[in-house]
Amino acid sequence: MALADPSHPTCTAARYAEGVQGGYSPNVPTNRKPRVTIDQVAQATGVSRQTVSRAINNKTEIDPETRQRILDAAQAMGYRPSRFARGLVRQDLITIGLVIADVLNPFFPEVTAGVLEAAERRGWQVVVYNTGSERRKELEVVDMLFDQVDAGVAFLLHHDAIAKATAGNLPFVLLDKGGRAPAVPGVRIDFEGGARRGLEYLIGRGHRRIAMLDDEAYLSAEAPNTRRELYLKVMGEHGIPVDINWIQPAHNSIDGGAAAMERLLSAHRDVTAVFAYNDLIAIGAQLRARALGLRVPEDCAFLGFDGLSIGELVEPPLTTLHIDKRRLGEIAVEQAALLLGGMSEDEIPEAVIEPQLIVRASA
Amino acid sequence: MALADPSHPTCTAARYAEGVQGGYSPNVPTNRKPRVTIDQVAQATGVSRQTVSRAINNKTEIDPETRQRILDAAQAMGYRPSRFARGLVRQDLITIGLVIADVLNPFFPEVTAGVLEAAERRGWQVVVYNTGSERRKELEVVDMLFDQVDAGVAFLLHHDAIAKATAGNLPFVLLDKGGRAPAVPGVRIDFEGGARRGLEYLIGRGHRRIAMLDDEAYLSAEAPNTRRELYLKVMGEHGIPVDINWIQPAHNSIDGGAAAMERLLSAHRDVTAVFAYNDLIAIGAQLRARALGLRVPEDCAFLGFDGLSIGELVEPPLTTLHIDKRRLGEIAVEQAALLLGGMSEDEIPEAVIEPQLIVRASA
DNA sequence: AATGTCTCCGTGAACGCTCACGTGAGCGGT
DNA sequence: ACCGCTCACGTGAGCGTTCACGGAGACATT
Repeated sequence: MALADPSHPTCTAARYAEGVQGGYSPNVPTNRKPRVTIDQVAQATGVSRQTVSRAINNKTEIDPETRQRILDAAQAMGYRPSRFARGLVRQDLITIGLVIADVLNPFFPEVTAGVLEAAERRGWQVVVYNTGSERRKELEVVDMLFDQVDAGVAFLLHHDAIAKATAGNLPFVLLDKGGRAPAVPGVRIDFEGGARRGLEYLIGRGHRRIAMLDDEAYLSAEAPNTRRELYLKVMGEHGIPVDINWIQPAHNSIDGGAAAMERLLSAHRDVTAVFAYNDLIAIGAQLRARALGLRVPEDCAFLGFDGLSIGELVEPPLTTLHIDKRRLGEIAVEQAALLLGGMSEDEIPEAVIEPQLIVRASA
Repeated sequence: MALADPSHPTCTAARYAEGVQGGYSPNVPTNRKPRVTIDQVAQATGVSRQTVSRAINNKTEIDPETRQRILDAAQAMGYRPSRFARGLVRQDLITIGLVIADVLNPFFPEVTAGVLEAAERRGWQVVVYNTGSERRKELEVVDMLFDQVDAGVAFLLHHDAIAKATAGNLPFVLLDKGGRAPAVPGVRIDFEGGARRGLEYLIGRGHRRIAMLDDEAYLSAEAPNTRRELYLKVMGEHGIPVDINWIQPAHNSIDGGAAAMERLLSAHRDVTAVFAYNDLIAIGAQLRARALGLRVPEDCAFLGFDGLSIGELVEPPLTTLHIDKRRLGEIAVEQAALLLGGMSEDEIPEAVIEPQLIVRASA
């Protein structure tokens, strides 16, 4: 039940080089051997830099025999061209930074897959950063980004991190810009449409006492919490009274969903449906509800958000609002490409991902 | 059921900037604006490079007023220091390459989490590459690695890719070196111990007709398939006759496991337990078995390998051999650090990860 | 008035590579 | 003997920074 929980209780004893463990000095750079340069190889083989360069880069205008001699020497001397020196002269090596909240949350690997694929098509490198949605980390990572990459594709929660990221001169694209940053290029996920479709589905099935399990991370962030507001809005539009205690904050994980569900049930056993912030929370909640003896969906229905594949594994399979996460990543890279190509931020076309209701069996 | 399957059937209609879609020219570099250099900023503000450098890098020996003036100008001009020029002069920026088979397979995000964390502790960057276990891609990625990073941490299946990777002068660490490359630094996962523990557990519970669902990727790779061999070995040691058709190749995914299980059942309905190559395959197999009316574990027991968190979601929760994947990633980075520190390959201490049997309910 | 000490700023060199040239040797054709 | 061409290789410059200096001016000290 610890899908997003790193400290898995059952994972123990990885024995690693018993006793020698201490041999790993955490941060001492030790005796870094100085770089072997192209000139050294040239000198050792009695040719010029340029000839070595030709050998290394598999170019023409070089005697095959000489090439082999140089290659052998380079290999023996431990020579490897410096990517910095190379990058300095050839301007076509592009690296983008992908900033995500948590690799362990299955949402992000899917986005990453899209980004990786789109980047590979262009021959770009992708460096990945994890923030854990912590404000401090987000700010830190944004700083790194400016130094290390040519463009940023990021999932950022905290508005000051977003502000910092977009203030600089770095081409920057937001994954899920969620209404909060209209001027910034990025992809918008239409939560409004999604939440509306989902809730109206529940309401249409006769549900009135619909609880909401919200992501607690949004409480600390100063971002507008659209999913929660939308819940209140849609419920209001249908004239359904909402008990404010139906809304429970949950940690963004399966365990978090379970805990929140337990809190909810202890106070409001009478809810007939749960609308969760995302699938992870929904799954945890549903699992816990079943463990506590509730039948799903008869006693309580569950509706998730994100459309994670793992929603198909639980019993009953989770009904959810599916987001095409892979496409999300791809579009973000496409936008980054436009930015890199010289397009100004406000010329970037609007990108919207529309969540689709997938009715499985939990609601 | 498509956890490792990118083309999710239910994911449709992501409308993106209707009609404008064509605006994204796939690979045309368009009019890339030339880089603004430090000298241009210097000239524009009437100071020298060095003073601009001081302003940008927040150093002393500069009038606060001048600094602000420069900073403003730099911002306005769209100046951003070149990471290449910087890296060339300061030798302390390290980037490692992480090569994995498939981000969508939950095994790898966990490894990635460990790598990311360990790298961050050292202030290293991590660029991620996906191979899909394809030979062509693996070879391609290894080539990239040489150009782009200071050290490689990789999961490689094909022995020629491994050979290529270790032949060069790049510090290189194998995630799961699985016996096949004794000289290469890397982490060994003790499959023998794990498989033995798992199989003996099954045998101890009275199972005799134990099938094996193997990863088909190993059939094309020329790597020794240890899990399969171990299965034969351990069964042999216990004097249990094995029908060779009990071994079914499966695509490394939930769907693959399901399909393989169906094939297995059509030929050998009498098996009482299934030992899967990994959890993904085990989950798919178990799901399909239940869908076909079998009771788990009464009619057929299931044993996985990897200890994925999602194994806890299925019904009944999957019994498995848990691998501490996060630690795996961490150790690999530690080894890379040693290599980078100048330690020779054969001085790297042996690293072994010991799979732990987690008995849940499927076996 | 001469000397010392700050503070602020500039200059040359170096980092390791590739690109656009230049060069000399060898060879065939006229 | 001359020209022209090809092949193999070398030279100078430049990519955009930072580092180790050096130096001018302001101000206080002797």
